[in-house]
Amino acid sequence: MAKIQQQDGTTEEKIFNAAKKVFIAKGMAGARMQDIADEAGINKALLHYYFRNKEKLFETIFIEMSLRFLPRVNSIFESDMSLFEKIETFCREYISKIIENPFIPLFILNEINKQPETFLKKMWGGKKPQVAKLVEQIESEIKKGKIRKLNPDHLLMNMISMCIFPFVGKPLCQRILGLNETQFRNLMEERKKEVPKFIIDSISK
Amino acid sequence: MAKIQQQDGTTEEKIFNAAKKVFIAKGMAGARMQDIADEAGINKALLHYYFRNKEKLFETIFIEMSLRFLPRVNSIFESDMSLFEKIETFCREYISKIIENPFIPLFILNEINKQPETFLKKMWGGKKPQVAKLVEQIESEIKKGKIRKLNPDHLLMNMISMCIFPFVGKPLCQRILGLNETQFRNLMEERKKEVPKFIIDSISK
DNA sequence: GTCTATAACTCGATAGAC
DNA sequence: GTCTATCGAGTTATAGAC
Repeated sequence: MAKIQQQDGTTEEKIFNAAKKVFIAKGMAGARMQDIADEAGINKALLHYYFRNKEKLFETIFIEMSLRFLPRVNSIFESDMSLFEKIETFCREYISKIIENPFIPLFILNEINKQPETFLKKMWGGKKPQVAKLVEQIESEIKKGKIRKLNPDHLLMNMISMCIFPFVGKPLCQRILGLNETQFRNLMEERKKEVPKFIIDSISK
Repeated sequence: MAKIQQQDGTTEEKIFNAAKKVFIAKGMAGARMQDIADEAGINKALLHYYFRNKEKLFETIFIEMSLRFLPRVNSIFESDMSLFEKIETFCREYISKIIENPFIPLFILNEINKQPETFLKKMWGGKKPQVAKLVEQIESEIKKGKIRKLNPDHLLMNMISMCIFPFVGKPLCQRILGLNETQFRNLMEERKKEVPKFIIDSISK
């Protein structure tokens, strides 16, 4: 049952990729060093040679994943695009990224919840997403009468929720809506355009 | 650091409540029988006396939580309310329920993802939420020209996402939006009305 | 760098006194 | 029913040969 994968690349890369896979599937507590060694097709002792212990290995993986899921967000939110362009760009790019890595959001959210103080500092290297400019932009559009009055916090929360949740709750969504893998995948592709449309239809006057 | 709580009720209830707390905080794999015993203020051996082993104890907790989060959904979706009433009722009741138990959704989603086959059958006692009637209703409203054309799957997904995600991603949302506990709590209260409004504004013609 | 063997330790589970 | 003591399996981590 356990697939032993002989991967390409250096031993360190093999370990890294194997660890990523196993940690995502089982979480920090559920993952076993033996599982990771098997997945990488190497010996358990080598894990300790390259990464001193389980915690260090996990931290390396966790930080890499966090970084991969954020930098682009800031560049969108702080750019000179119009509000609607930002909404469209964010949804399209973020959903695309998650389609490629569908299990990372739940993994990150879960580990953050178990170690809030530790991880919130580590991820993003201490920087957090800059939403101030986007919030100003929303308030400005409201004053200009382009969009209806609403709390920017709700707008942001709604956007993030609709982009991320279907993946975090994938098994549940599939079961409730009766979708097989292909149907789910197609629906997620559609959401790149459907979610921004849904938002803009709601806030436009 | 470890709070030993002397709870009220029978020993079985003490164990049940302690286990709920510890499993929610650490998950099945991360929880220790010793943690649960400490939390309940009793001895480890007693856990095995009342619940045969860790797995049985976990299953009991998991099923109880799943059941608490679903039955009312069916009764809303299958009722004779209008579409807009159903949307308003679902959001209001579901968000209220999660405010009272903010950590349960992440707990359930996480364990389902680690054991999809096992748990999807157990929760809801084999029954799944009945959305057929709601979907028909949406399609009917589209034909009547009351709401704009859209895929009912997206509408349902959006609604569920906006109700659940802010809690699943609470630490993240708080950090991004810069909210303390009180502010977060107030925002969630607002969402009981804001989310249905956001949806209805989007789909109304 | 990579392996085998094993030490050191954690944790679920049981035995048996009260 | 509840406790103390302990076993035994499974895991992380290390020692040491190659």
